[in-house]
Amino acid sequence: MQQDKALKSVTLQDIAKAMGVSRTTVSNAFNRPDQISAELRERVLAMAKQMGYAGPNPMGRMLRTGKTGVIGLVFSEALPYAFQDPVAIAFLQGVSSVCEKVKASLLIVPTLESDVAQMTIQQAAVDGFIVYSMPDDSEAVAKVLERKLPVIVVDQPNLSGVPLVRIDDHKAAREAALHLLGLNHRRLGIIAMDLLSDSYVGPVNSQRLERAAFEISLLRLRGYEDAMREAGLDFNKVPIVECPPRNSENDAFEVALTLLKQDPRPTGILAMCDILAIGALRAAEHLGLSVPKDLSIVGFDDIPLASVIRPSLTTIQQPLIEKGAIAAELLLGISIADRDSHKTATATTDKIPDFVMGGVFDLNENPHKVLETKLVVRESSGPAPIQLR
Amino acid sequence: MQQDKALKSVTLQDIAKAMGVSRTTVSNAFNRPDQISAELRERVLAMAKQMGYAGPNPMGRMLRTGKTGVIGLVFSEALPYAFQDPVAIAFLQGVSSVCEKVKASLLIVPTLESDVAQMTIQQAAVDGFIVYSMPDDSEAVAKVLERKLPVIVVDQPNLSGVPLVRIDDHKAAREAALHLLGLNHRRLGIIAMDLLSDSYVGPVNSQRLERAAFEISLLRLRGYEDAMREAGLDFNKVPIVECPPRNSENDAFEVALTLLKQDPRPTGILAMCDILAIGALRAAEHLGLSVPKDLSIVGFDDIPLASVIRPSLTTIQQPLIEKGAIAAELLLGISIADRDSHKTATATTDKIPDFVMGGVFDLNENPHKVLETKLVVRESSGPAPIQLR
DNA sequence: CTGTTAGCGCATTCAT
DNA sequence: ATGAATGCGCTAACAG
Repeated sequence: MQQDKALKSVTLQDIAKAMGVSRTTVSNAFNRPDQISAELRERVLAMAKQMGYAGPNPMGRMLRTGKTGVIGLVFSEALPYAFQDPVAIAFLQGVSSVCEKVKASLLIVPTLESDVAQMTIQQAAVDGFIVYSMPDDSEAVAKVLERKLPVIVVDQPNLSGVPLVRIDDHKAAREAALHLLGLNHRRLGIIAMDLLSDSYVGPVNSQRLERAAFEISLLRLRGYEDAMREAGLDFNKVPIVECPPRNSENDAFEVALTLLKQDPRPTGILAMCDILAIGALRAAEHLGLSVPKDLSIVGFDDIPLASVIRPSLTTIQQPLIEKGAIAAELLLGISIADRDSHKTATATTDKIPDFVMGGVFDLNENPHKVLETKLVVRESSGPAPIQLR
Repeated sequence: MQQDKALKSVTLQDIAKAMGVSRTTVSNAFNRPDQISAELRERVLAMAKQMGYAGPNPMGRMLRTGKTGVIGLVFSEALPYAFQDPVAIAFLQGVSSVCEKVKASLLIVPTLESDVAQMTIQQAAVDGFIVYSMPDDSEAVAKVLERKLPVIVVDQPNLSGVPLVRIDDHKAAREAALHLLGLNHRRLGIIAMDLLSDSYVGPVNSQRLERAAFEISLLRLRGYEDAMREAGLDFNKVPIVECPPRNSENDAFEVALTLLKQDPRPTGILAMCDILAIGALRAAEHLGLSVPKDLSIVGFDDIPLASVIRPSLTTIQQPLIEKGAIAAELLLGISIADRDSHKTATATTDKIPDFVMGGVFDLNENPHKVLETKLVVRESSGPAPIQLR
């Protein structure tokens, strides 16, 4: 008889009524074992099971408590691409490790720009958002901001008043370029990540640079530029081709080919991420060029694959996983130092910790977290060919 | 003045009051543009913005509508590992592509067994769950079932009445073994995935087999066994070592070494997943064995890396991405055929589609979806060494 | 087109 | 230790 009732969903109320106790008592049986006699609790739980009660409804609870125990994650790319991107994946590892630690769930919000559909952001029942590497003009980011929830941005965009976790892209890129320059390379080519979110593939002109919506790409480019200018190179003569890394390595391959078919051919390629660098590696192989004898290639990110492929990739290492972990920790208001002490203190509780609290989460203190990078020299870079200069 | 109010969060009510209209009107301004005059709507929206209204509170909405627009995903492994596992990642790609299509969000629920913490499952505000490859005795799965929401299981466990998306593991494994047997290999070794969730690494004995909680591992093992028995081999003499693939390739490497140091050395290794196979590849390399001349290796899954490494891996290909997509589509009650027509019909709506409806989601129709696999022969397998038999 | 009414299911005072 | 009352913020009927 109560079976059909189950279909229409049993509530706290129902089981309270069936037992002749109050809702509070039933609620306590589930949420506050110490506030109710063990015997009664047992009976309540038994009745609940018998009636097919699914447990306290999360939506009711969330509405009541105002907390969700969920952090929202917003990616710039289409989701399937994001899950193909080793950099994003590493970031996710970091985020998820922290989530797991504090028993928070992770809501991955699909957010196709241009669509009417950042509705998903408005609808997301979360305690805060992590925005991962979005363009400056993203509507999705605007929607996130409208939610007036705690927000952490990773990489970009740099919004005033919003904490940012990043690296010093300018400095890191400069270091990459200096590495090649120090090896006497004088003819360099650049494979850039997207400057705009229009999936354009091809040479970069000054208009694109001015309109650039991805600050990271711009910063890295400026880093390359500064190093080259310091070395006395005419940056205007340095070929720059743009290629969104998400389009798999094929585009990168093609783009690198165009670069390598120029006359005179570059002896060094600076790629703004490892995926692009790997595309260049394949292009070199395709053209019968030896790396690093004929051509040096420097990537960026140090994804796992970078150290595995042959020749292994010289690249800028950035702490990808840590980036995710720190973003999550900032959002959750957990200082790394406090973590362990807090953990044990919280461990006994069987409720979701109040991790997202206005108070704990202080926007003013340390709004930017800049992580360290370092150049990792591997096989893909070497001295410039002598006969060429 | 209303600024401080914002901190205590503005509600529909507040803005209705401030404008002297009803809550419904405000609600309509946000959710039903057609039910309200454009002019009034503009004014409402303007007032909302001015008062710092963050938009309709998702928790209130969810409680009211009973829908969340979210599908929950439960992994067996610790999250950071899951995001390292190419098989899980591919699965995620499939799931997320469908989510994106229907504008559903994806809630990744951390679910450490043994902890008091499948609380996260009870708290998850979702319309349904996808359970990805969990052990038979998982408490997390029990909690999911308690929620009485639509559930799709992928791979395992096989629960009566719960739709399952899987492959024919037994048949596929048998095919892998037959491949080696057909190449005249007679001394085979097996590297098995986990049979129990105790992170055990080492030889498999019969007790472990009996207690096995991962049905997939067992099915694959039986597939190997049947093939070998058909070929007249004494399966009891076939060495089997177990190694959870999530512990990176290092464990797999070690485990493969022990297998290869046996006397007489196996000429063929069957690995239950590509990660393990790659560990074996490294072990062979380490021992100076040539693959496939001295040793043949067959993997399982056909992860992207399998076709990239050298020697490329002979393996069983299973449609990993499709698996995720189909699981999501089943959960969302979207038949693949209907998808496109539905899409356009739904496109005009600006609400989340009622995708998770009891009616659409029919448990009885096609509860098991078995996807096709195929053996992909690459470089890692070849004829058994002649001198050895 | 607009307003009124009525809960959705829950956790939390504050009494007892 | 238990219960009664209150509203979290919203949307869906329905009535005007």
